[in-house]
Amino acid sequence: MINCNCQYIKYFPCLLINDWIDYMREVLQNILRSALNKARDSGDIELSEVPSFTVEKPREARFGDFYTNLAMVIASRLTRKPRDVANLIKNNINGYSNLISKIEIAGPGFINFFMTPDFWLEGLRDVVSKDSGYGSLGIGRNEKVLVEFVSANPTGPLHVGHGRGAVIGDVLSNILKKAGYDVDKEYYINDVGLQMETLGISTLIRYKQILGENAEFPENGYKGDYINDIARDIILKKGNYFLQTTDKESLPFFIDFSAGVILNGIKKDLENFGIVFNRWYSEKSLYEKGMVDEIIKWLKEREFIYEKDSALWLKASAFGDEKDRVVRRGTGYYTYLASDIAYHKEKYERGFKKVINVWGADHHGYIPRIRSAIKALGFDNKTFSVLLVQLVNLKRGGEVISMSTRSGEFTELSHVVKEVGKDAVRFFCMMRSSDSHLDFDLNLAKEQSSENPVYYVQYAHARICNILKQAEVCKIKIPDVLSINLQPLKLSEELSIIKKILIFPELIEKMAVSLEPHLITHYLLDLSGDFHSYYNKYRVISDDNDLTIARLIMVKALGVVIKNSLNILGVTAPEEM
RNA sequence: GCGCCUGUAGCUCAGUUGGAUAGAGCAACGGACUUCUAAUCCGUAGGUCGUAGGUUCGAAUCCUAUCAGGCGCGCCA
Repeated sequence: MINCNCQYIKYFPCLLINDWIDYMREVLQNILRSALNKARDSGDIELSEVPSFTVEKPREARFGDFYTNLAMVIASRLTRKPRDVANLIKNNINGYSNLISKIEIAGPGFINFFMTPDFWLEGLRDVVSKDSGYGSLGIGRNEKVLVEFVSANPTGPLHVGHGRGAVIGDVLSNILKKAGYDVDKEYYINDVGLQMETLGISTLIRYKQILGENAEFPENGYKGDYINDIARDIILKKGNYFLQTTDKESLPFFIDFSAGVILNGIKKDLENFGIVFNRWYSEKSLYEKGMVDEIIKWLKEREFIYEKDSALWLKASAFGDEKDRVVRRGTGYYTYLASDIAYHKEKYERGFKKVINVWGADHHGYIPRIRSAIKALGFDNKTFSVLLVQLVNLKRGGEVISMSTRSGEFTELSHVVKEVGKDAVRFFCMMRSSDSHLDFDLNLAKEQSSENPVYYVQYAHARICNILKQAEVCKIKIPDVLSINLQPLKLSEELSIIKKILIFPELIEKMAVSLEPHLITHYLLDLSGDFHSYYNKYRVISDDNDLTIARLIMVKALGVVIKNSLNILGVTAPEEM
């Protein structure tokens, strides 16, 4: 509860308001409706019903804190000029002087609202008292959400491209958690099929070659050095035992062993990258539990699957895909689609209300297939979404490092993380919208300069911490947040910073709804820029005690938002640099 | 040929559920440390929003066509 003596208490009855701005938007909507009613009662406006209108934040500060298109929306129905209508509405808004400082009519007929500084200042108390809980929303209503990401085949180490998907999935999960969803993070392991066989053969051939046998390496085999390492490992453990067995007998061991080693490597790489999954879901287990057979049978019974040319086809074209898709080949082997259908059915059966997949953009052709399968299974396909992640161009000083197998060493995620650090890689991966290509320059990411956005943000945080430390050194006593006089914060820079701090919950909501996690880095850079500017121009700690305390609260709130944002990104918020 | 993504300042990109004079950062030039950290700040420039139509009070944003780049179109994953 707000139990201070502030005069705005009637507008903000309790701290259950998670989103200051959204709440204000509602208040303004109501004010506008009642103004409209008044105008109607006095006969100034004849209108049978109020059409829907918006109250939004303008892009630029000079257009006020909120604007509405109400006058423009109803003007055409009244066959009157929007600006005249706007004036009528404006004249019918009275008695909110403690909340609204100015109402302006501008442009084609926008009504712009300028809030009183006090309105914004009050929001600050909320930020500081909620601290790490600031920005947490209830919009998720604790609904279960599954975010599946990375899911790279265990046939080789992760490269930077996987890393980008990994960060996006991880940060998106954090955002959804912050928005109030119950989020599970999952990695789907493709541990059956042709690729696994190729992996096993690759290791087996290397094994033989190392032991001096004359064996030819397959054209499509995995050529990386790690295969040799695994082969040597097997020699250490089993000696030349597999020279006596047939390939067919040896293969299962080679597959399992290789995949196991590689998967462990992947797990370790991700752990070093700050990513922890709730579950590693094995494709193989779907087969072992008979779930694939079961769901194919189920779909067959409902005639969503038919047989043609000795193969089984999913009637995907009946559910929005451009053609039907094979789920079981003529050879009797299932395609990946078959197990994917079983997997997604299983996701829904585990109770997830939203199913989100983060995929490389090269898989986009696969989306309609899965979507149609989900429809065939009878689930609401609106609850299913795929976030496509475009390619990463790894560069060094402007030169593109190709991702070919030969230079594979340099593009491995673990090497890049080791070279430039977890924080920089994570931050860079989140700087672009997932559907644009990402240029990642190793030199830039390592640079400790103004060009490096990671340090820019972290430095802002460190500076804030230092100010707060300095205040302690100066023995400045900060009273209870609710009773502090915030009136001394009068500068336009201060108001601008405070407004941005108060936008944070809206940002969380926007990112959670539109699945655009990258916006968090833009927000951080914007906020940090404002702070650095302010820092250079004004002093927080001064002889003026009231001013000092008010500014300390603002800086503290700023620190809270920056830290909370960095936490979402999984980037450390250093207290000193 | 069909589908998806992208096209905005010299470079890298924001901005797209339609809103007002389209924004940052970098690169370039000049300035600011006796101050709570100069990993910072301040100042100066840059645009037919790929092109052409359409929808309307209003379009970078929506629609159509077209050009350019990337990706995908298998009984591969």
